[in-house]
Amino acid sequence: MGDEQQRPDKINTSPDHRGVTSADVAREAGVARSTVSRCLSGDGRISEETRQRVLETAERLGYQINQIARSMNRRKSDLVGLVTSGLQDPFRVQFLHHLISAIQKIGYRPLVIDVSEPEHMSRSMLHLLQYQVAGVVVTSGSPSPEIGQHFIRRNVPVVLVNRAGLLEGADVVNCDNEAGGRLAAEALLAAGKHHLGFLNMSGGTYSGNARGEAFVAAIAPRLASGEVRFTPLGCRSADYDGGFQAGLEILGRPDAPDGIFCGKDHIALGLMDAARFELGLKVPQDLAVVGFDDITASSQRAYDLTTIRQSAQDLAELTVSRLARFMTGPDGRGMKRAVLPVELIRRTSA
Amino acid sequence: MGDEQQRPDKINTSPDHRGVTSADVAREAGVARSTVSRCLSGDGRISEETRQRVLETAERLGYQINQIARSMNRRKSDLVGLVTSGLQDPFRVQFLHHLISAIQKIGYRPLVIDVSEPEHMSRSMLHLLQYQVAGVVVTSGSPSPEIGQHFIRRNVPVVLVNRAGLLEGADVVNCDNEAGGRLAAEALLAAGKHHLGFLNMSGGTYSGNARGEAFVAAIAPRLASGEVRFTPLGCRSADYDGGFQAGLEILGRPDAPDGIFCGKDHIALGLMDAARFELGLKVPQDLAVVGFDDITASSQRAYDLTTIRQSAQDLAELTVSRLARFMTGPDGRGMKRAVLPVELIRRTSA
DNA sequence: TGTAGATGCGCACACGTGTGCATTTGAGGA
DNA sequence: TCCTCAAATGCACACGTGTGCGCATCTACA
Repeated sequence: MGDEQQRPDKINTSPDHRGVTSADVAREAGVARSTVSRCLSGDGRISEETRQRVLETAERLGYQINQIARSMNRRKSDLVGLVTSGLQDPFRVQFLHHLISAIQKIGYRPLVIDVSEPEHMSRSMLHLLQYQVAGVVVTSGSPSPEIGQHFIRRNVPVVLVNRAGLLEGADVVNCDNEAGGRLAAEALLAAGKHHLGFLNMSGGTYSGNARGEAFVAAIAPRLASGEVRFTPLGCRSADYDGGFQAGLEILGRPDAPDGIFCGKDHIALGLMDAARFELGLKVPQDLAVVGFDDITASSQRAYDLTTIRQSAQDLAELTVSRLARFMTGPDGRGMKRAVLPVELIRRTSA
Repeated sequence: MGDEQQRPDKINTSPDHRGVTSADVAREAGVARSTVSRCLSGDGRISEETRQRVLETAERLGYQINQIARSMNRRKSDLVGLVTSGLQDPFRVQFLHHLISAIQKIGYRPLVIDVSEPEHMSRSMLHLLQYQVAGVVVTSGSPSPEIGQHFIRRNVPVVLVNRAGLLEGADVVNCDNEAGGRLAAEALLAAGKHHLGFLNMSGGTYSGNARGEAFVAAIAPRLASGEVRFTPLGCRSADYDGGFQAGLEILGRPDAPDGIFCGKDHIALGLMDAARFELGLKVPQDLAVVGFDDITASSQRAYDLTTIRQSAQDLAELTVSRLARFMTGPDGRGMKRAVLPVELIRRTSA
């Protein structure tokens, strides 16, 4: 007869808390379960008539594919791990927002891991492997080489964003810190300032250091000629409070800089507020300030900060395109470096 | 002999891109795979000697459990869906940050879904079901009752945060909008203002409307006595630009309010900047402003906004505790309503 | 020594999907 | 009518884990 293919022990009649499976659809449409699978995935040779009937049946029963089971079979899920921390950094949040959109757009789902404590970094990244992730984006922290090996062995692509990029086998996407530092220098020099400073978190991050070094390199000729002076500056945290505190200390000194480049916009905002409201300085007359990132607050009327813009959206799309190259295509990987252009946004703070 | 339990066809010797499975651990430790499973999950009666040997072997091989397979078996993953949108709203980001931490802390993982287009809401929420999520938190949009039924049927708990809470079977966690509206009214009245306004996005959200209504109710006695006046105000978007534009229009009129309560802090910041920098008004002398949320920017020196604080961390922990009640315990659910207290933060804008 | 109970462990099935291979069906030609 | 070829579809296994049930081993006691 041929209509006894399905064992009748799992009819799934009562509307209990199980989902509708492809077997239910198959039985209802009078075909084999494998035919349902082929209809949905699109490959295989199925007659148009059968395909229509199956799709209609699936729709009618409200069939939702079980991604867990599919991932099990494929030995690869459609999750992309996002390793991040410090959602207090508004640029990172903006980037994350676009990253999530971009990942969804190519049919994957973001699995966010927050690693606020650096010592949990390795453990958290290994956790991602437990979910058979298709790829990983690291926006915070520095994965150890040992961890990198695990991902290489499992053939899972990793993209580092605005990181040093020492990890073997991982792609790197950076904004153009060098151009940014140079543009900042030009802006401050054009404003006629002669005592420059670079303010960033003490110890510093990879990005911050790169920006500072490029800044110094750009003013080197004028330094050599004695035309301008340079003072390296430090703050305790890379946020508003860090900038504010640093401003109180630095700007209170008799011989304070009159033009400061900050490693991040938020630092610059704190610095500006300390200068204007606590020390009575005028911006940009007494103090010119340049930031980096162009977060939304920088364009607000109360700040109107001159800054180096890196587009969070472009950065996200670049990141995802790098990732997609490995996830969808054949395997292969490669320490490729992509650089995102930056742009000077002229406002009134410099 | 008894040492032929394992079919030798899947030895997994070469370090290819497969992970180490529990079968590998079992073979290496000389026990059955089920014994490994019992050792790791902790239940079952295993001799201390065997347990030690298995755990040590697992560690040595670098065994990582396959969560996909485990979820498959349990018919439930340890993912928690977070339905959100608009990561431009800083309070929501802050909340999300604490939410992710809290979810990780109880051993689950966040699966973030961004629903920027409301028309995709239903589809996106159904997508979550494909991942056998253990629970869902909705921080944006309003799920249709029909969608709610799907989750009830699948016995997946849903928590709505700062939403109307019309969804059958879903828990609701709100901040105390009523108390917030009342406190804002008291602050503006105490500042000696007589022409009050409530500024929020036109059309409004559930939370915004609740705040506005409570505000009006609180000033009702003075309205009745003619002591104060009230004007409802609207802006195009619930952000800085919306507040800024609305400020230009409203405050330019001859008979403008002198005390305005804003539905969100960001609106208040835009309003303040329009008043101070475009219209030359003094805050709080000419215009007193009160916001809602206490985002980090509000405490910055350039704004120093008087506002109603809702703790993002408390809200997140309350949300997760509600969720955990259903995820870990026996099933059962119930339209419970939790309210988070708010607090007036007095600064210089009112 | 025989029996009962307790303890430790292995067998085998289930979970829902994808896919290689075999089988069936239909059309067309000799 | 029989054979061939191709298209369509069903069978059965694999993926890695959890767990009910039964078997083996051991101890205690008559």
